[in-house]
Amino acid sequence: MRLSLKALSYFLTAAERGGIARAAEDLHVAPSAVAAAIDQVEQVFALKLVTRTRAKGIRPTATGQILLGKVRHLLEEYDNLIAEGGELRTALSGPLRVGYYAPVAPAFLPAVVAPLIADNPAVSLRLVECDNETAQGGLLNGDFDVILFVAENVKPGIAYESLLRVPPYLLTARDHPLARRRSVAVADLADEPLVLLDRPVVGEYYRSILEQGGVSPRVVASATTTEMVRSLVGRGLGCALLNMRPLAGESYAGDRLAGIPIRPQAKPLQLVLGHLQENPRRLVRAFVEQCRLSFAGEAARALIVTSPFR
Amino acid sequence: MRLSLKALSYFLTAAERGGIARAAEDLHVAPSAVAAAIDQVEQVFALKLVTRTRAKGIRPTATGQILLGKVRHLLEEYDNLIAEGGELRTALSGPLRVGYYAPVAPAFLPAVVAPLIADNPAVSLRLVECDNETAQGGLLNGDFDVILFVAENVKPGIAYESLLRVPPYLLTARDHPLARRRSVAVADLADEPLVLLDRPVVGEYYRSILEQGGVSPRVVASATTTEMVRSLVGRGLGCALLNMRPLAGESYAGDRLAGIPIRPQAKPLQLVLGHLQENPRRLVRAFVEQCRLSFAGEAARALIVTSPFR
DNA sequence: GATATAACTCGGAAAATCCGATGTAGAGTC
DNA sequence: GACTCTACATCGGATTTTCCGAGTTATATC
Repeated sequence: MRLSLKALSYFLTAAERGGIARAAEDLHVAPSAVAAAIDQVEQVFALKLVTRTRAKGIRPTATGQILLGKVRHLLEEYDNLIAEGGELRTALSGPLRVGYYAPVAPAFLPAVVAPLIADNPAVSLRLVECDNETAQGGLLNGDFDVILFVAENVKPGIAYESLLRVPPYLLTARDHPLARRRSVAVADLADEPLVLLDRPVVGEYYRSILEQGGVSPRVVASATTTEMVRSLVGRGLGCALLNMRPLAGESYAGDRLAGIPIRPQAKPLQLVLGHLQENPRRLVRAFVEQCRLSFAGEAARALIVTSPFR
Repeated sequence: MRLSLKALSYFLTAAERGGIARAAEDLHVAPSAVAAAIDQVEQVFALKLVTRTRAKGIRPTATGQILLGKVRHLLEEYDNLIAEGGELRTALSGPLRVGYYAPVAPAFLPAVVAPLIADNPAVSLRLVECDNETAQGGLLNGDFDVILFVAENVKPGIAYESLLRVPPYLLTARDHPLARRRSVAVADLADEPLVLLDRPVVGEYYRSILEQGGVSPRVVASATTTEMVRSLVGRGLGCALLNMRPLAGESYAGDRLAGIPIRPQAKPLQLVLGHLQENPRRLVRAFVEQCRLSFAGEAARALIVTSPFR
């Protein structure tokens, strides 16, 4: 780092003000400091950049003027950087990268982000669906600003807060015998063919619920997406355990579905919002705040199943 | 100047190397210096920019990555500036601004600059015709890199070297009686109608020559350009005193001209090359050198009149 | 549980920067 | 031509910034 920005800016203002003393006044430093800065710049480039005449001040040489243009440009870039850095903290703009492990997210995330991007056109949103591990890893390694995920095996360094406790429910085809029940016990599923959502965390979670209910599951199918599970269930292949529910009453295949709470209430999943504490930028804070608002309201209850639906 | 470029570059290499210790190794500084730089950047922006995990290193956060892009850009601009500054000294490129007070310059300047721009396509030439004062002023205030002018009233601060000693000669129409003489004395002009080139420096110069020869001039016309003088003389209005001569034997009006040396030889004008000493850029030095070469050769003798021509 | 890695802390040292007094050259004035 | 004023030049000393290095601590890995 041969040449400091400070020296360059001293050089620039001295050239613009046409004198070392004048520049020193503007910069609130001693004239000797400005003179030293100019000496330094001239030395580094080994060029005569200004003509200094006593009692009159200084003037840039032709060569100096060429260089001054470039210096002026660089210092503007620097100012931009500082300003943009400040805006990064204060302004609601720029990219917001959200990683989420919540297959039903399309049911609620649009509503969460809608006011944010409506009020702030400079915001660009990037939503990345991933599993619980990569969501957390992505937050830690800078891929995501915030993540929505399930509170299991939370990595150290991630601060998180609960958005919603989501109890499991039984998903059946609408014409399934169980669909008329007000609730079901895990034991009732002993002889039922089951479709299993086989994804990280929740796969084991569903198995553990069945196991704790004394049921060894008869898995007729497993699938890695919620919607595939729903469509299989809608077709009558079996029932399924799920937690969140989309607002759509029928599957992609067009079959009607029903949901029944599990009794006694099994351990719910925790949908949580993860972020890094300490000085996030304002856009991130705004998103966090918006999540809190959305999940505090009544609308969030539509995502969980505490009473039967069909 | 809150944030130094050094701090930013430490921050950048730490982020790129993924560790404070690794960066310190690259930068040949102690890790604590790098850590302090990162702290400083985070403080200035009041943002969390990196996640620091002991035993593993650091990673930029999502926000940090946004900022790092900008920082990387700024540092590249800085490197460019340093490199371009160096090239300014070493490379034969960029603008070269020449001011000249030499009406006959079109007769020789093209030949001087031709090899320069032929060999170095990145050179852009700006030739400005002006009077002796503005040429010198322009050199001092940075309008010109070099100047060609007459060695009269040279301002302090300008270094100059003689290119050519140019004695005066008498210009006549080709059919003028004096045109057959091998030389003329100033006294011979006592009754001749004269056309005077009325420009700074040379105007008084010609008057002083006549005065010292004991002749009070009969000025029938004066003009501010050499070519107008030549055309007036060619038309037979009178004779004129000039110093340099263009290579063209006839005036713009198509009349043929003749020139005769003055005897005894009057004080010549000095065509000089002015520049600022101390560290000019290489392009300027190359131009100066080219001037020396051109005026040292035989070709330059064609510009002065030591024997009659017609 | 042992070991290795790498960030953190902090006091002192080194270096860069700055100040301020003094000197000096040029420009303007009478 | 003498005087004055302005503004750059110089340099020793003070101040601030930066850096080093050793010891500490937290995390990862085996």
